[in-house]
Amino acid sequence: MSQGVEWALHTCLNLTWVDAPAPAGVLAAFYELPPAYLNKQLQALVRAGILTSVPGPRGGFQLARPPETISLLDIVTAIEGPEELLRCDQILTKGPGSHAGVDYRQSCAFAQAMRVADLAWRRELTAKTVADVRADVVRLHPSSPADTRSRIDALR
Amino acid sequence: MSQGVEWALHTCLNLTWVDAPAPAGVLAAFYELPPAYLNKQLQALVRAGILTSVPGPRGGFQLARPPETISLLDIVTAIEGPEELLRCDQILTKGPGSHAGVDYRQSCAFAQAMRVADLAWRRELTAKTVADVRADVVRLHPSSPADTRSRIDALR
DNA sequence: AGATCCTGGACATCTAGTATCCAGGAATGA
DNA sequence: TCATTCCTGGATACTAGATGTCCAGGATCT
Repeated sequence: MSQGVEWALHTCLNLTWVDAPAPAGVLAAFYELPPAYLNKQLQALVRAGILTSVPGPRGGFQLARPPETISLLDIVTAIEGPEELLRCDQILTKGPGSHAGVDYRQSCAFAQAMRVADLAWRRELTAKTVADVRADVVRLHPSSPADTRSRIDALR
Repeated sequence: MSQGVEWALHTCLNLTWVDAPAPAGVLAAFYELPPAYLNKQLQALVRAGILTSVPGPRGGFQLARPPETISLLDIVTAIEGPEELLRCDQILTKGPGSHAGVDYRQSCAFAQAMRVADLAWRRELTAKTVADVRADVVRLHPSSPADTRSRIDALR
């Protein structure tokens, strides 16, 4: 799974600590990431309705909605796309009794089993929101909110 | 996720219909797959203890154990390796308060959440065995056992 | 001995993820 | 109005991993 997901996850979390928009360069500097490339991931989050962007001075990115309404699956899907973990629908088109136009995701027993597992995975990621993770972080590292806020301000 | 998983899944299922070892070339011809490359995947299954290989004439690959004891996760892990779906433990080494040598998979709240989802996925794949899928196939396509057997014999 | 087939390494190719750069537009403040 | 800051989106290059091929060696069977 792509590295960009990890960046997007942590960046969304960082955005929960601040109120003003944060430029992509600041968010990248926080973890020493390549700014232009992180920017591309943030654009995907904007297209997905997770972030909003503000151009101009004092502009940047901010959360588009409350962290309680942003699930981890929202972020994963925004970066990785909606495809399933394992795509198992091609090989049977070459097997015996194959017919063009049939949806092999329906007739392949493996595809169905993999989809069950896929849905279990998505169910967990849907149940966990950015707000949940933020609460976990506060529990583990109580100084995190203030630390992150001041570090982002220092990078502006 | 790699295409080889799909090949391995279907090939293991095919091997449940026959008793004698089947050469890699025959198993590849069944789905019109590149023989040399499928062979590499089968070698991985052998190393994982899922298949056994027999050299020489009348040789080939066969299941190493009853299909009831082979889970879909066994096959996925043999091809893809044991890594988690999302590896989220690198970025925090660059963040504030980072220390070398610390296991960030323990301290990163996202890594923990992703692991929960990962385990849910693996739980489903562990619960489903090759024998289960074979039963599903028989239910959907009752002629499948005889069809597959005769087609493999025709390719020998 | 000869044929069949697995083993494992070396090698080539192709794709997707990673990363950079730049021209254009929008917002801010002087 | 003008300069500055910052997002947007396209073009481009690089890289790692997946995909695919080939071959020499060893094991097994007839």
